[in-house]
Amino acid sequence: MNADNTTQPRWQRRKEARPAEIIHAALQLFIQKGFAATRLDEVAKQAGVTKGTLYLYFPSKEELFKAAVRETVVPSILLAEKIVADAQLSPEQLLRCLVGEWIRLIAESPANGISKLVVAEAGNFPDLAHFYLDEVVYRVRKVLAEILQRGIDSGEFRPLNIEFAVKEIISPVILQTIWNHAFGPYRRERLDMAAFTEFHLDVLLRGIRT
Amino acid sequence: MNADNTTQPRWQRRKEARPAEIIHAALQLFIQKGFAATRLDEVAKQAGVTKGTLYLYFPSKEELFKAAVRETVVPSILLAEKIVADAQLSPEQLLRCLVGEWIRLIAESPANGISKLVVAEAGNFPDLAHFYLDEVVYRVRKVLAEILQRGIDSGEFRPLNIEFAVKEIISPVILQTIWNHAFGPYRRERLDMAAFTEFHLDVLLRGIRT
DNA sequence: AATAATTAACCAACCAGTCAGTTACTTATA
DNA sequence: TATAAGTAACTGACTGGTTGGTTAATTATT
Repeated sequence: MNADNTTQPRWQRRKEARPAEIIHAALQLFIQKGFAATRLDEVAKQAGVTKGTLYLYFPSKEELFKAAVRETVVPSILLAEKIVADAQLSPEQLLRCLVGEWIRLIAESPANGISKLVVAEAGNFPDLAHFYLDEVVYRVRKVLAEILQRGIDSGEFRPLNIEFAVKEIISPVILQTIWNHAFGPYRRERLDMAAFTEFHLDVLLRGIRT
Repeated sequence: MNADNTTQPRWQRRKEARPAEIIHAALQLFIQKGFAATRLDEVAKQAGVTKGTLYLYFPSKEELFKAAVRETVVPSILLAEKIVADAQLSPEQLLRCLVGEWIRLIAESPANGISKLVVAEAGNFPDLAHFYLDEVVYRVRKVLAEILQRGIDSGEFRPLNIEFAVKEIISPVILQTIWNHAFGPYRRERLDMAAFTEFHLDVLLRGIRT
């Protein structure tokens, strides 16, 4: 029947690779369209399998969704904690480094769109919201609060409400990644994230230095 | 059949009031659950009608969605423009007033959750995204850019990249309202928005003054 | 009585989840 | 080495429940 004798099999058994590929495809579509609007047939197609295969690896659409968020988010947060733990830098240098690296490494990775996704779906998935708060939000805040406290203690920064200051640091970065995902496709030119980060740190540091 | 002779009719004809009531109910659910996850039966129930009635006033679920966003967003944006046009204040006072009023009036209104909603659904509704960009985002930016330019010209603010500075102003406010909607139900105590605004303006103005 | 608003039953399409069957791959046997 | 028997990854057609949208009947109003 098949004239090509070097023909590939119609599919291959790749038990180890499937979950990551499925998660990758799923995350992309969940970010793009949201949970409810994403069709599992489409996820399967993009992952190069059929819908039945999805259910060999994930028990339900909801579990696939949660797994995708969890698996993608954890490496990013570990990175941030590592940067702070490793580097022997002043608080100001640490902030510059963290926010700068963050932009480059996290904001450009597949984890990029997760803020938008989680914010949009938190209302429908209480346990996901709790997971994200505990494992991402609070851990990032803790890292930044630590840096700020050091700066205040050493006299580099003036006394600040740390909770507010943390929000001040991350808000422009987070919101910009969210916006890139939401409106990026509808605008001609994308914002220069590196330049914007530079600007943000400049204004921010002027505002919090003694 | 009905033993109560003072009984009300089972329903009343209220052609004028229905659309606003339906939009109110719809918006609340769309913000809470997203477009796809919101059931029209539920919208109808919350609006005190049945599903069929929805289709007397809106031709489809999608048109109801767009109408809800449009009707709710326009008054808010008009308010911001009015504040700036009316007041005879210094750029710094204007910023304080605008951001402060904004928090109080807009962030506490039903328009509150629309940022989150639009961001989440922009990918599924290109024309809504364009509408929001044109009628909200760009108009708000224009107002703020105007204030900043005045401040720079008068020497109160140092020379700034205005596009970036606008983002710097609005990011913490917008992101906080988005977060209140997404995670508010899962946290014990809500953030004191007034105090946070105060803090934000303080840091910001220190950062951009000459 | 005539009309217009609203209801409630209805339909058709869609989609998450299932499962019987198929196919790639592995291991045992000659 | 060749081949048969066995295993499990994978497929794809199917289904049962759900829901956007329609319409014939009902009820309020003029």
